[in-house]
Amino acid sequence: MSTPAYSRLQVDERRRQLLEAGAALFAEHAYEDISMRQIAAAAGVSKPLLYHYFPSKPDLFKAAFAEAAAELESVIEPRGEGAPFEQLSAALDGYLAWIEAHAQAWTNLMQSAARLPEARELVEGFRGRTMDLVLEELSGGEPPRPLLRTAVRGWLGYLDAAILDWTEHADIPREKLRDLLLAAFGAALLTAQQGDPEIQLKLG
Amino acid sequence: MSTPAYSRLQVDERRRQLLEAGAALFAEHAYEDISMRQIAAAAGVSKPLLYHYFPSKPDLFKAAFAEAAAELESVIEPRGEGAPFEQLSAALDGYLAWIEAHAQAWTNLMQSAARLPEARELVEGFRGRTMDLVLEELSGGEPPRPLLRTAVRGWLGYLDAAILDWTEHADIPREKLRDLLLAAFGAALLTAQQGDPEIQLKLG
DNA sequence: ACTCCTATTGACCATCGGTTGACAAGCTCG
DNA sequence: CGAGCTTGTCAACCGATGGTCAATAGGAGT
Repeated sequence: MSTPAYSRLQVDERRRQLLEAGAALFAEHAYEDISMRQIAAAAGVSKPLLYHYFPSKPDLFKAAFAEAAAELESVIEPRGEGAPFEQLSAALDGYLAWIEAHAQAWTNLMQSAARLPEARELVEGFRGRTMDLVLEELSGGEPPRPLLRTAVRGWLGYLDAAILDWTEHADIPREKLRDLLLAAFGAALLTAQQGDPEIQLKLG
Repeated sequence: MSTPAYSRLQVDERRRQLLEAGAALFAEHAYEDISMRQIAAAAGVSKPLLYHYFPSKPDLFKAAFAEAAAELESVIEPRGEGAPFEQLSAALDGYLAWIEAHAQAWTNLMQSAARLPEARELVEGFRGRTMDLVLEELSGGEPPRPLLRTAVRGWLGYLDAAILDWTEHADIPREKLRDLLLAAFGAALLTAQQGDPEIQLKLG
């Protein structure tokens, strides 16, 4: 006699649906410009239900980006083949390709990163692992010389800024940008060594 | 017979007091962690009065940082004496000294910058003027080659990241860091030129 | 057809930024 | 002394936010 007031789904289905609704909105708008009410409404569901599946807004955000983050991380992962420089080149290629494909989401993530602890965690965790990877490769176990650490950290900042500029202007082919980033990496190491001769570089 | 229920101040005095209360709190905490109610309370004043002097929270924020921003900007301003490299060196020195003295406030500003349009305006305006200054010096009027523009933008990212690392670890003398940043600047230009031979560098 | 579990909801809370209007206290000038 | 302008308080309100809770209704199992 009456159409059901709502449809009842399996837990996994519903969770997945809410996750995707959240991911879609978070990818398009800044974190604080999206309210939990909006997400719930977009999924055609009440707010308490959304909270039932994701206990807080940061939780939802985290979950929504977890897959993408894992995907991106796997793209960066060194394959273990070829010279270190080749590996870096390949990783950068993957990184840039991923960003080119998810430009909007990437921009919003970077934008949300500064304020939201969860996003910060994501971005800084990623950055931290990248730094460890690079410094490990360069210093081989020993704690890195401060100037080298700062230079590598600086280069990562160079990365983000240059990539942001690239996505904004879109007037440089990807390979060209990759080469610039690679060259900048080498240059960053050299300038660090120039300031602290004790730094030993294990790659040409 | 009774102590006055409140003290009555001149408009300028009151404004100044509220401004300083706001600046103090904004320098210590993140923007969104401070409410207008708290600021009013900290100044020993009612919320409507605070709104009477500053019509919105962003307005107060903007006003609170306007002086500091102007001060910082004047420190950066090229003095017009000496070789460009010397000027850059002096500007970096001033920049680093300022940050060393206002570390906490600087960190919070950078952190607030991502979300709050007014803070973004401040930071990006500053960055934009710096870029224009540098690119003007380098390209002399003509629109800059994309690769050069990206490299300079990247270097500014290097700046921020390296300085952040520096304030976190505090294990590098200021002059050493300045030299690293200077060297990185030169290197950034060279790598850009290496990727686009049409780039002409007007400084050695 | 009935039970029962749980997926789902409407109503609620405190707090936020911001506004309104009425009224009190202080200063100045006649 | 008293009028009137300025500077301030207070309490209540708005629409929004993130988050919570008890009650309800969908639908599978019997």
